[in-house]
Amino acid sequence: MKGRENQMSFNHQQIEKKWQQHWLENKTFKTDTFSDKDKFYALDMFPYPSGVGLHVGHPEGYTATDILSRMKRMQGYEVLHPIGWDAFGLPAEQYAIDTGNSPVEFTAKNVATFKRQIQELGFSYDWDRELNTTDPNYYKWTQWIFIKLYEKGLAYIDEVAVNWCPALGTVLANEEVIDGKSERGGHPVIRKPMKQWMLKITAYADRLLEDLDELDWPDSLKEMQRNWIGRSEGAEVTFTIDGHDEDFTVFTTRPDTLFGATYAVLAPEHPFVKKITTAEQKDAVDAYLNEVETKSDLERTDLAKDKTGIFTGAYAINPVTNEKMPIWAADYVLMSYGTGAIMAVPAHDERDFEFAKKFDLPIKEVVAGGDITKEAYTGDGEHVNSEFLNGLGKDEAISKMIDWLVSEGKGEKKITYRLRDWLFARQRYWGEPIPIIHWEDGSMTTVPEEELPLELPFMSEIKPSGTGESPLANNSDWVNVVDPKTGMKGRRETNTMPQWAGSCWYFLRYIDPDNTEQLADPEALKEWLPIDIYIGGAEHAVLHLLYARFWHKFLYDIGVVSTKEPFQKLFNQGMILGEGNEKMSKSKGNVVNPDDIVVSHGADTLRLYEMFMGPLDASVAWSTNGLDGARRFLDRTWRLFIEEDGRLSEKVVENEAADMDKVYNETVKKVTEDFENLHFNTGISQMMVFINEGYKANRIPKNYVEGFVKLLSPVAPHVAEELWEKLGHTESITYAAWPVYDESKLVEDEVEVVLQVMGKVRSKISVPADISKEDLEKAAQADEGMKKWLEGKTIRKVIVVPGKLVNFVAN
RNA sequence: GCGGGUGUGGCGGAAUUGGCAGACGCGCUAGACUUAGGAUCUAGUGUCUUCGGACGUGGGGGUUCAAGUCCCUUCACCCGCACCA
Repeated sequence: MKGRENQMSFNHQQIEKKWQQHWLENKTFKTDTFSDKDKFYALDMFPYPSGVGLHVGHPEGYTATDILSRMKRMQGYEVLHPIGWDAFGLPAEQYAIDTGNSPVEFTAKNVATFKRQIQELGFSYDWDRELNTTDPNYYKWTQWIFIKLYEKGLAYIDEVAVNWCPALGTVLANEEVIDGKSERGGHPVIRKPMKQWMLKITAYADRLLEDLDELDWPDSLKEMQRNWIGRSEGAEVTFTIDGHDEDFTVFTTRPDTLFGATYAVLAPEHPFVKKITTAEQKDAVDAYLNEVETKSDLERTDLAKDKTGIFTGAYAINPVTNEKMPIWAADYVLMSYGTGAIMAVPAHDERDFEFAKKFDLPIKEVVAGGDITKEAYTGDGEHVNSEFLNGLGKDEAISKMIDWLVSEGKGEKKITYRLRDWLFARQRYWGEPIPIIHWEDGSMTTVPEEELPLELPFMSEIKPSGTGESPLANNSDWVNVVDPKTGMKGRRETNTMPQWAGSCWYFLRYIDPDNTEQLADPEALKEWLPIDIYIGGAEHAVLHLLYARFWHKFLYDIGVVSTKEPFQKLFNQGMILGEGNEKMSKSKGNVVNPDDIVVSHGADTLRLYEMFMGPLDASVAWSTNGLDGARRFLDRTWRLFIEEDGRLSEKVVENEAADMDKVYNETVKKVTEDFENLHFNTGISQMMVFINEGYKANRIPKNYVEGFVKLLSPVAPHVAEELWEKLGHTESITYAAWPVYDESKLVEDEVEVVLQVMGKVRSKISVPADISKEDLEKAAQADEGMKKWLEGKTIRKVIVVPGKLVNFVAN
């Protein structure tokens, strides 16, 4: 914006620099771990320090936690408000591969940029607790947690078909593959079996689900986690195969429909498919399996609107009817869910119905209530054609069938989860080395704890090994080890941990960042956990938050932490969109750089604007005019209190005047409550109301000015410090006592009451606040303005709401 | 398809238990001050109006003295999951 200089009432560049230096030099925001004060832990989702620097989206959540932190300090809390860097990750590795430079330098440079940008925004972090996940002193404990997981049997190696991305030379997790392409870079991904480290998060599925109930999180987010865990209750049923000695098991949530099972389906990858296929069907089945194998995930899921499958030639025996059911292989059944096999009940399952229609398989009704010639009926109803279940409803029939299966030894009650174990290995250099040694006799041990951290070796050249192993495999000095006691040779694990690892527990390390003996002092952890407020983007709704909860519960089980959950209250800030209401992106050219705003308008203005834009969880478009408006408010505030020559305005009076009593106390009340509830936009609007009133007033008591500056200080800390100094204070405003309001100043002697006829406002009168109902009604009836509305009408009823309104029902 | 959410002026958004719809900001209009104004200050700003008032919170219906708020129904958009048996 041009002309900025003309209207400036304070020099933001000068005062922001001044106070940032002051805070750093005095360590103003240093947290005393074991102070006697009540504790408040405000946590930001720490950033990945990318090469492009800070985005205007970052300061939104950071300002929110900073406001709370600053307010809580003033309210007498000991506040822990830290920041760090989630600095492992693919871009640094790609950079190293592309340029031959070290990811260490690249990362250090990016961190330096982020740190400068964050400091220029005036956040009240305790910089003595700054963390970096790539620091060996940090990842020593990430490795230590892995060893504990391994010791408890929660880390294991499995051969799984993984998403192999040839272009990145790495394996990706399911969640990192979008539409068959890598999330980063958009490269093609194919399936390839590989030995992988897995973490048994499924062992915690029930607890991860149950404990959600106690958390103060957005409902939508809790629901997302519930869906992700995907608990479903049902039964496993065993089917024998006609003419074979084998049997197979299916999972179903509707065991009550077993009488209606007319065929069975195995996932194409199911090991039995090849075993049971008859000679006549072999060619057709092989062709089908081949077709499925070459399909990408995209084709198998999204585009597979038309179901495909092939008859194996074999038959299963329905355990209740003893009838033969053809066994098909079809890719609408997933190997990764349940047992990879289903009993198909086309009459009462939409997918089975569609399949049965296409391949002309029998459809047998066992639950009354629908029209199975038209569509599958999945609702409740009376069971028919089901012998001992006839006449029962769904729930009764389910439990009776399970009883029958159990007594016949043909099945059991079973709970299945959609959640799968966590693929915890990446074929990358730039990650925490997994502290495992594979010995030549085939055994495997963890790296002894006293040897931790197992550091990443410096490598002058980082390139893919070509074998699918990480670039670490190229470093034989590091990879090959000899047991000093036995002389046995061994090879270090070349996989490293995924980027999620470091973020699973960083919030614990902030509490005791320099501890060399343990991950953190248990006494300190007890002081600070759980985290009072955790703010970040909704993109971490499932993965990061689920993984971190999993590790936290594990650490709870082994006695490291004393709470079951890490994040008591959590909030997702919305996105800041470009001016055209679209996502900001380089290609659209609508990216706003915080550095530019800090120069032109100042950090205080940016903070204020981002908080005033709308509710914290809403996604709102950036507006340059709105930004100007935020600055205008700070200018107006400044000019109200400070003369052009820099002295305090003569309007600011020392004596205990009653001027602005009501608006001041209202403002203290509303701002305090709104900030507490993260309603920053409305809190700020109340501060604007106060300033508007201030302009109308002839004088403003100095203690109200001081109170106002305190309210403003969490949002615009630099201007507030400067005003505080001008008000004659020599100490930082950081620990000045937060204002309290006087309830008695909020109530007025006279209140305005609305007079209605048939619910429409016709007049208003001013009456004493404590007027009785009867007197109020009389006063209303006597009101001049009401006469013409009540003339010639019969009053049928009068509703009197004291202090609010009188409504005449008259016609 | 399933789950969650949102619809209020030209725009971002406010509105305890149902009780004056549109706080606050942006934009816009007029005036003041000015060589000047994309600065500042003052006033105005939902729509229509015969200037009495009428209408107005995505659409339709209902409950109520009174509905943005409660109930039913419908539409649109956003987010998440997506053949999960």
